[in-house]
Amino acid sequence: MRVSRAQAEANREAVINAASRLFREHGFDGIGLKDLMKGAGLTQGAFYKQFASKDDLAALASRRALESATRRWSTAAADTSDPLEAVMAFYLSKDHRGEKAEGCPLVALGADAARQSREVRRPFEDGIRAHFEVLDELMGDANTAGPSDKAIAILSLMVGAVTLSRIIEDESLSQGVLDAASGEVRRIANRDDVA
Amino acid sequence: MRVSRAQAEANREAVINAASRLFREHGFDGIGLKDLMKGAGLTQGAFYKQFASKDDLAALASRRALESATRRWSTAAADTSDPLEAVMAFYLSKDHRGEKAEGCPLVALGADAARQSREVRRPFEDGIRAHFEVLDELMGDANTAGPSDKAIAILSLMVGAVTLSRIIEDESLSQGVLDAASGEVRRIANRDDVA
DNA sequence: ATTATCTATAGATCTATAGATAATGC
DNA sequence: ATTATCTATAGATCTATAGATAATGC
Repeated sequence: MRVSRAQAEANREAVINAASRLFREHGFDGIGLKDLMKGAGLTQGAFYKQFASKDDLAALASRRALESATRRWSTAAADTSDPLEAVMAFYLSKDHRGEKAEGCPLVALGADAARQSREVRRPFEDGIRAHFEVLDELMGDANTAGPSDKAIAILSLMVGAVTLSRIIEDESLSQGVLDAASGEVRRIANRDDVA
Repeated sequence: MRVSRAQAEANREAVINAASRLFREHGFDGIGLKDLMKGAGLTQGAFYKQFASKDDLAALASRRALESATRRWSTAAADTSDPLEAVMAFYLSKDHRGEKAEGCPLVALGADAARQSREVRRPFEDGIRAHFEVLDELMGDANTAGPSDKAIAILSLMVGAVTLSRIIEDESLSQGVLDAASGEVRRIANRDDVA
């Protein structure tokens, strides 16, 4: 039953990856250790050799989800003449509205995160800062003093819009929220003043 | 042990009110029937004479929370020369950031709501529409065709900003998010074009 | 010899139900 | 007689631990 160190490490990574999807899909309190382990093809008993507690896994899975989300923004922004438009194209899309498990963890777990331990909130805070940096870079507002008001407003608007659009059953209103957000993000980005 | 019909109705209301606070504080999956009933000074056994299921209470408590939130917006907007400023003054404040149990349910439970039954999501959708209407009225954009893009953008921005500010531990950044959102809401509202 | 994973289980808690009790409402 | 609430409990599930097993790593 024992596996090699390399396999054990691979298993650990698989659990973190599965958890990063499953927590987004069901919330931190909406899924148990048994199903989290099953998501990686393991049983519950193997859990505590790999992780200190459920909270420990929640922190690791959150970090992974936020790093993946930041990378997605960077990737979308790279190799395009209009990086902000590219980010909006996926973030404020119907697809992203539907893909809770793989989508932005700030939307899927943002409210949950505010109730979790400091260890879980930390990766969220780091992830938010990283998103601000990507936004400021693609807008050419590279700033050492911290995020610009524009970047803050754009991320807030995008997170809020996807949150609302996921709740709304009425398809045309749900889509209308995403579209209104797109228009407003463009206006914010194109403003000349340095807020 | 039996109480009068009037008392039973008062107890039911007390449970809904307590649940509306407790769900916001702990999430739908973060608190059980025993503690929900205790919040109204009752025991778990009385639950099913009053409610069909936990989901039923979640729907009723959500409706109450969203009606209360809408009323708070209306009240803040009434009797002031600058209603939007008045709404922002409480919504984007440090106090509101801290009061999860009494604060905006769209922030506290928005992500949770997207995972709940249709019965729970419905009051959220109704509440979102009501918020749009308050915003359009106070901006003088009364529109029968549905919410304006401005109202959609402002609510999305405010919900997203409070969500992010609740996660962020760093006080100056957390406050910076609320302030940046305030500035941007003002700009959106003062735009002349009809988006 | 060590150890990653397995099955099994402890003890707590969860939703929901059952039956007793005592006060209401007819 | 009815019924709102109580205590008690069923049965499932939760986090965490214990001990067995079988393969790795020295």
